[in-house]
Amino acid sequence: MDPSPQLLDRAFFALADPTRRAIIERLAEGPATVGELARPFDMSLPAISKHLTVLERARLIRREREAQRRLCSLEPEGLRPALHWMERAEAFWTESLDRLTGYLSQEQEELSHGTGRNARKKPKGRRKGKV
Amino acid sequence: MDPSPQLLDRAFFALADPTRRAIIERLAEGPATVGELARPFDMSLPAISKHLTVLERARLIRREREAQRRLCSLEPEGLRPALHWMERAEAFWTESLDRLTGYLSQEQEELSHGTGRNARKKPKGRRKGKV
DNA sequence: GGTCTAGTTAACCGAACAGTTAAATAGGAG
DNA sequence: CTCCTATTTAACTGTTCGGTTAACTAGACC
Repeated sequence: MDPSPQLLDRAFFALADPTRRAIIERLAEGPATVGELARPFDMSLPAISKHLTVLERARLIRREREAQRRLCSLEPEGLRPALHWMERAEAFWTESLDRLTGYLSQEQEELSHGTGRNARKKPKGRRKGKV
Repeated sequence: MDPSPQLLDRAFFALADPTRRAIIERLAEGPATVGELARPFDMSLPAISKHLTVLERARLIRREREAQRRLCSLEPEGLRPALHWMERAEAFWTESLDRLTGYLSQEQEELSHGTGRNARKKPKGRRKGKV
């Protein structure tokens, strides 16, 4: 079900660079050649080519020959794995935050009651649940 | 509106590591100390501490002193910027893919109708590359 | 053939990363 | 105060990253 974690690594890694994100945004407007993609950036062609390789290995884009050019386009399902991970995480996140909120407001109450620093006497419910 | 791109860089970068993702997943079950977070990993404590620093600089988690321990918890809005970027990208993505699909089927139709209006160079050379 | 265009590969470099061990720090407990 | 626990900081190391320039490859065009 979960794709190979490496793919997730690569996808997130690929997205961690502003140039690569810009390339993706540009590609969302439609396929483009390497040269077209490179133009807006103040960077050598080989540098762009490397970025494309990173995106390609992350399965976010595809490059195919067309005459002497190479046409780059988004890989249809490319974003899915990463997006899926994030959405799942976000669900847990919110859930966790809800739990935490109860806990925080309790602490805040204690703080505003003038217990100075640390006042951390919350029942340390060490939950061990596995999901 | 868009958060500083650096934050996006850091968030995606932080998520690009399986250890860090695992830490986040674990943290989604509730706050934990550094030691607790470290236990499941076959890695030194300082290494985990560094990962936590990365997550913290990406605003994905928070660390706060509690006696001599440090309690780590998810940062409430942490995932938002990255998630938002991805969702926006995904929208364009699909849109782009739709356009592309339409274009392709249109071309195919024209081909089968034999109308010479396809200003396209030539059909794809069946390239035998690796996939 | 030669040349022009489009892009990649190779070799290199400094900076950042991911891990290590050893020492330092902060606070609780005896 | 001393010791113990929890964690960070420091210093070091090998690897990867992101960029460069120079050389190579692939195909179009004359």
